[in-house]
Parts: sequence; structure tokens; C-alpha cells
Amino acid sequence: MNKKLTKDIYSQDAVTAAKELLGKVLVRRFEDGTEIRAVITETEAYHGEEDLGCHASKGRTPRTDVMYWEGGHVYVYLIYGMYWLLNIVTGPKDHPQAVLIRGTDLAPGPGRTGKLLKLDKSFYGEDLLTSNRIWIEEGEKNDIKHTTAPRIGIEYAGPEWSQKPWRFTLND
DNA sequence: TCACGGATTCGT
DNA sequence: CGAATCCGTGAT
Repeated sequence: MNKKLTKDIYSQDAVTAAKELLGKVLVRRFEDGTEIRAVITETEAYHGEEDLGCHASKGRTPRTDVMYWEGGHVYVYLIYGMYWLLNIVTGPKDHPQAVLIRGTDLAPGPGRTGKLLKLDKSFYGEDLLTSNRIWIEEGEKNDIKHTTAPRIGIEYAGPEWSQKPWRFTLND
């Protein structure tokens, strides 16, 4: 147990990685040494520039740059001026895609998750394989079952993209 | 340099 | 249903 995930899982495409990250343990270590361990219960996949729901659909900008990096990095951004949303970059270099952590057992909702983990701008580009303040470990269960649903809050992307079943929820 | 609006949440 | 609250993005 307490085994940190290796590069393999992050090198996959976002849709596959989003399913596999369910049930894994998100670990946040604070400066005072205390740790929070939250089981990932809900994810969403954002896949490439052609995905109009993905921020990278606007091309490579200072904000989306990290999505073009190799999988295993952290992409955080501020939404509605209040919440830092946590995303895990996946796939090979120069193929922008990421998995949004939409909820954990300790905090339902992406905004609450970011609040729980006390995320901020400094986590942009953090390496999950070498960071000493945030990483992901193997979970307890092996027989993970999940439910699929359309992604939330991206109506503007049009029906083709907003209706894709790229939202994954861990079954109880 | 400026105006716009968002991968949300909470209270009315 | 609407306010809170800020900065990246694209237009001026």
C-alpha cells in the first residue's frame, strides 16, 4: 500500500486515465507535515484541441500551456474568481488533454476539492511524480466499477461535445 | 488597456 | 435564480 502511481497511468489518453483514476488516493501534504488522503470518486476527461469543451480548444496560451506537457503534471486554474479546479495532465507531449478531478470522498464537487486541498496558482505545472506536497497513490480496491454521464457546465461546446459520456463516477 | 464571462457554490 | 469574485483571453 501507500504506493505512488507511476508514469504509465498518466501517459494514457485522458478518457482512459479518467476511468483508472477513480478509486485512487489523492494525497496532499501540507507544510506542517499533516496529510490529507482523499479517494477520487468523480472525474471528467478533456481531450485535445478538437474538444470544444477543453480549454486547449483555444490553442496554446499561457493558461493552457501545461496541457501540452507530458502526462503527470498538474493543471490548476481559477474559475468564477473563487475556486481552484484540479486537473491531471495526461498523454504524450504536445497532445493537450487532462482529467478534471470532480470530487473525492472528502469533498463532493471540483470547487470544494480545490478548497479542501488548499490549491492555488503555485500548483500550476506541479509534477505528481516528484512533488512532496501533492501526489496520487494506489487505492484499496481493485474491482472498480463506474457510471458514465455527460460532462457538466460546457453547454457552450455544442451538443456533439457536451453530450459525450466523459464524466465518470465511482459506484458505491 | 479594457471588457467579458467561466469545467462552481451557496444563499434566497 | 442570482450574487460572489478574479484573471486569462480576445478585442480596441
